[in-house]
Amino acid sequence: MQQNLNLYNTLTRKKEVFEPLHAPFVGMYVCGPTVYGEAHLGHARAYVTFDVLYRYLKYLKYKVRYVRNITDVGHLVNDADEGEDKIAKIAKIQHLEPMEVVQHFTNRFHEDMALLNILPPDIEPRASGHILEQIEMIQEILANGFAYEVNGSVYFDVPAYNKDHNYGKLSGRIIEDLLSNTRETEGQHEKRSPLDFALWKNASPEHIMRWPSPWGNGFPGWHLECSAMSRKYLGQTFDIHGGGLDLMFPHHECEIAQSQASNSKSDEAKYWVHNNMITINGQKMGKSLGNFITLSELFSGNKELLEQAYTPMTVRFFILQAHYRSTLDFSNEALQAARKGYTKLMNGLRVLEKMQYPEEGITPDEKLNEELLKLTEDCFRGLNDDMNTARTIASLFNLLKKINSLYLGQLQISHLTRGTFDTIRETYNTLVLDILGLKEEKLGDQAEMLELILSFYKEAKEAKAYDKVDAIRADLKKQGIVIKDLKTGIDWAYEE
RNA sequence: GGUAACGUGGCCGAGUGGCUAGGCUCAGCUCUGCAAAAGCUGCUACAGCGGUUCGAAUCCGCUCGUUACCUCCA
Repeated sequence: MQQNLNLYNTLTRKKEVFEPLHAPFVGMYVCGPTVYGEAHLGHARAYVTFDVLYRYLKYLKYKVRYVRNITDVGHLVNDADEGEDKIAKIAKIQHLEPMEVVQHFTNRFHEDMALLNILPPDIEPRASGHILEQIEMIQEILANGFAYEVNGSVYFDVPAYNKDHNYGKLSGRIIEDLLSNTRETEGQHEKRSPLDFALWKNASPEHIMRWPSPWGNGFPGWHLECSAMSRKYLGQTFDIHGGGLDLMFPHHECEIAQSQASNSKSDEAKYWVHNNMITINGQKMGKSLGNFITLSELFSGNKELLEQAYTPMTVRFFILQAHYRSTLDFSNEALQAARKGYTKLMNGLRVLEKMQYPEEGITPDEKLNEELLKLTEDCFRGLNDDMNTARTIASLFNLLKKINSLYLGQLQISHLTRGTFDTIRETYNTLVLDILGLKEEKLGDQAEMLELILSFYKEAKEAKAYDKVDAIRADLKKQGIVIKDLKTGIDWAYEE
């Protein structure tokens, strides 16, 4: 089996074989949400993407430390330097403490993530809890000559940095181009260059969120928290830094600059991984465009754009059916199709559970075994090729066809070796449940009751009491269960 | 304006030089009391034009179209 994981590295613009810096340990940092609003479909895509990577790395037996932050300070509403703090703004409107806003949306975020079966990170640091580390990093950058203080604020000196370093190496920007295209924004009078960004901002009297620092009372710049916290928990250089494509510039570019300019002197991460955006009617979904769909709207169907509610697993499957570096277009049709595909995959789990390897009469068919084993390998091939979950799912469907054929007796289980049979079952279960992170959404402990109903159904069927048969079918259908009359007996499946 | 990316069949969405993507939809068949489920079969593709090549959806050029980033965003 091809067991080399290849990842596309934004920093080198190539797919590279993943090799940890200090195997078997892997450090992964993903930019978390700014908790000033409900999580939306775009958040789901980012965190599902890195959840699969996290799960897969663990499956590959790496000891992973996954850090995903909560941004609760420093993220400003407008142009990087003069805007209002996003959280403070909501707090003011709702007459709440900023930390109440933070706590509320952090809780909501966790709820949504749990519904999507996204594993919690190993460490979830908050920016406001790491002011000291951020101040320390600023002091290093100042001491190294890549920052300057003005009126209680500290700015990163991009031109000075760019003399010996390459500001723009991640996003492919050229500093001259950036300079010629910079917009005039307020507050630039303090900055020597429009490209400079804030490391520390002096807090105006009405600014509520403030901390003491060597430069007076203020608050840290947005880009700094990720550099400071990733260094604290993962070291100066770690393996994977992830986030949405929209964070590549300026956020991640600034992170690299900060880490290079501090005593870390590194690009932070060896592999920079970016997921693409969700679009709606071909246009990017985003806060600034106001066309985003929150997860709770999606789960409740409570929005004009939505024809119906979609379950968390439908959403997860929808996301996984595209490659993470492609844009993914939202539509009701696509979600509905995802629902059916997801259900089909779930029914496969149940079929596998029911199948048993026969005790005797084994007559292995070499060609068939080979064919089926190849199908199981294909499933991993997609994953290893830059986490192509779309290909993995396609391969799983190919495998599922064979599983269903075996179940129906169109293919004979006795023609498989024990090893092939076990490999099929293990591959399917592991990929669907553990790595893709899909799970059954219905039933649970009602399975026994269902068995009872099915036994009544069988009796009625044998007595040719078709009225009763149809009635049972109709009732179960209301519960999203369809009855299957097989030659070998009676079974059920989720309605697709 | 600068810099990138993309354009695949009714819809979504993989695929980067020759080998079936896959899902959904639609039609037919098998099975069935009738269905459903499942299996099998079929259907309409690679924006356009030109080039490289024995051979291109895949490489190159041009044209058209769409989008993203350059300002907060996953």
